[in-house]
Amino acid sequence: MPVSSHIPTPTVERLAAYLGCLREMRDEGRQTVSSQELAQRAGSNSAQVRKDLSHLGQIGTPGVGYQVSALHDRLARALGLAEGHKVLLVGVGSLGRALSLYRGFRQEGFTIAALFDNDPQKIGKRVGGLEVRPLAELQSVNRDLRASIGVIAVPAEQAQSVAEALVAAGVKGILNFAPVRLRLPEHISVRAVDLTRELAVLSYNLTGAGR
Amino acid sequence: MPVSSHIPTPTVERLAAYLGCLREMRDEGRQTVSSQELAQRAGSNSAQVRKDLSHLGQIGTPGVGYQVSALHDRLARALGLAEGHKVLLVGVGSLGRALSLYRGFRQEGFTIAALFDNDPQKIGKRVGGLEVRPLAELQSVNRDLRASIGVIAVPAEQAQSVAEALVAAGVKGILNFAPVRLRLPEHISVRAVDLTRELAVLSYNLTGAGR
DNA sequence: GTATGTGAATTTCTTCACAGCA
DNA sequence: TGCTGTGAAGAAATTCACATAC
Repeated sequence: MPVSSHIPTPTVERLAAYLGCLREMRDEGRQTVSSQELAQRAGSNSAQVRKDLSHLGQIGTPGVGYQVSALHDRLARALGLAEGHKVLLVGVGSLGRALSLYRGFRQEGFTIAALFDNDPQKIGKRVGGLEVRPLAELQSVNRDLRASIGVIAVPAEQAQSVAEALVAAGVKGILNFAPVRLRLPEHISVRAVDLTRELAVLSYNLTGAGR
Repeated sequence: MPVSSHIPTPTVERLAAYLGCLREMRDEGRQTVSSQELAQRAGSNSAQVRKDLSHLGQIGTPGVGYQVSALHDRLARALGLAEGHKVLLVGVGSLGRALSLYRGFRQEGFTIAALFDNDPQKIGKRVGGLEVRPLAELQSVNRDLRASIGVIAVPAEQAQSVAEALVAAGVKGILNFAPVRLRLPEHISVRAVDLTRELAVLSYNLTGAGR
């Protein structure tokens, strides 16, 4: 019913999963899919799928299901993935290099537009077709690029200052791989990928206390 | 009150964050900390911190706070991090290499015990002091090692079969970096790090619909 | 008959607010 | 006075179950 107002984050996360499944199915030539089958592929349940999709308005056909291709496009649009986003990647260590080679970025409509590092050894080198630039140029480079997303792949100690530099350069969303909590203005959206957290959860589950 | 029964996953995730903050504070020589200050560092709130810590039993001192070092150790024990875990890393592409160099593993008590790949070009090479072994040896190698955690850093197409091989080798927890949903027995604990999901959430938040 | 969309019920998670202890 | 631990209240997310549409 709330056709396009706020969608809760857990739902958005699942919508991203559905999008991936739908791409696969479309590439397999599937025409329609039921909430049940989509749920199975994405590791959810049919009621959840229908609830999630209801945030986009009425879009399925009772007795039939959803049009795979149409639903895919509708989802991509709702998630803001349709137009594509430019990304600034800061930190060209081993993780940064791995990220710059990751094809998932392109597949989802993200383009890495520039690489930054402050190691003189790395500046000027080319990684994945892009020249590594000094961190000091972040702001000036992005005056032209107008990238909206920054990815932080630097050591923990530098993460906060890099984050602030990204915000100063006009970035509105940040994906942070450094294991620190960033303190940033409210209006900046931050997602943290923290191996420490993931490993701790696995470890806890192995103790047997988690059922 | 539930001194050591099941701790919900959102709580476990935050406990991991507190643990990191406590390590910092201990290294800074801090003796005690209040729920308020811990909350501030970890990006939570004081009531949440107290509720979370209450899962470990009574452990603080009213009017004073918590003993930094004691709480750190108590947390590490509760999360099962105290004894350390051996980890099998499968996939020595750029991401796998980055992971094998990541010092966060060691810091949390995880030891990468073996590397696997099925690319003949990579087998036999040394990465971070470990020889890359063929995937086929997974089971036999782990008969001795008895590692309980597997990390999957292979392309999406191979992730499911690698996951099954890891389970067959006796692994009980899996950290999956491939953008696919793994179908595994109930008793195996899986955490997925999915860039696609993270980017989609950022993208959605940039649309302005998310407040 | 089959599968959607959605209010209602349920479960889970978070925040409040305060009694009790140092 | 200062801060913990925790029941109670509140908010959020998930699941149920069914009216409705094909």
